[in-house]
Amino acid sequence: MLSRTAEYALRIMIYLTERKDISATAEQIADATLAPAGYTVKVLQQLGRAKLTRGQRGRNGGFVLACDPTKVHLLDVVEVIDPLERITECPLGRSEHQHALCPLHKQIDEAIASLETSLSRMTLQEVLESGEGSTLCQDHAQTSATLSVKATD
Amino acid sequence: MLSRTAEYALRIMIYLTERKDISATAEQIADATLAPAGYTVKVLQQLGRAKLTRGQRGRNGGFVLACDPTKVHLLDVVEVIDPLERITECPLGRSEHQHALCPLHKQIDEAIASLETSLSRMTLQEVLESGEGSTLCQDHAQTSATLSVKATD
DNA sequence: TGTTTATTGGACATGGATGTCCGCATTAAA
DNA sequence: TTTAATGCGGACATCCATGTCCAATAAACA
Repeated sequence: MLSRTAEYALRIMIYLTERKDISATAEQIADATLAPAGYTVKVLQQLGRAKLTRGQRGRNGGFVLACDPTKVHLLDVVEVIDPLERITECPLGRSEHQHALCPLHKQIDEAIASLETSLSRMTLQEVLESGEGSTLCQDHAQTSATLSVKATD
Repeated sequence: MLSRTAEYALRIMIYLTERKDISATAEQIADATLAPAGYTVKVLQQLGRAKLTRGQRGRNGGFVLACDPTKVHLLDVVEVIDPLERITECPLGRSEHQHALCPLHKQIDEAIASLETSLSRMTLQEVLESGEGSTLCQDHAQTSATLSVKATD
């Protein structure tokens, strides 16, 4: 449904939200999200160009969240990767339908709209908090432990 | 959002519903749906294997609807082309989450669910009737004229 | 300043969705 | 029975999403 890349992007954003301001290297992110290491970098670059993440080069570099996770919804992340375009004009190009979609495309457009609505329902922060101790399919305690280790080494 | 192939499939099904039991050749269908002629045949074959359409070889052959358009929903057509799979288990494969999805994937799954719900809302027949004289982005009168010409030649 | 660690960006590789082509099978009409 | 019209199925072509690799750049540290 969502492209694989969009899935990766969502995992990355949730993971970075989880880490607050503690930066993570591309490799750490790839490990945590189970995404191909090289490809993770590409996704991070797309997210970076959209100002959702920020990369820091050199030693102790890495990536951090560059947006307010209480403001950014899942949809915002998905739109960066593959913009799901509403149908605004007749895809069959009939001139007599410039102002009203045919019934089929009206239905398809409403389906897209309901997907958008659903993905707009929660922000990154809300998703995280709805976890009740588990995020990204990981046990929270284990995640915290990992975080403190990573943060101090 | 939907794959292009699924779009074609929906157009084809609506077009065949419109024609009731009057068969249409692959070429006619391709013209009406503005899909590549060769590829239309491929889509029709997929629909045929799913028993939604039936092909008749030889002279005066063509395709007709092989299902009850008052029973088949848009979702049924889409599922034939690209099954939109609900998320039933943790995509990250964490053993501790065999029984509950992590919050991110719960949200993604709900988004897929709302798409399904939306596409299940109308049958082929209902889409056609909601047209009020216009279907597939074509004027109905024009379509009828085309139909009678095609049916008598 | 030199070395190490990281991101950045571009080139290249792979796989699957999309689209084309052609020979074969089937049916109806001449 | 021959011919034309049509769908069927497989092989091939093309394009884009996905994924890999490498040189360049930047920052930190010794």
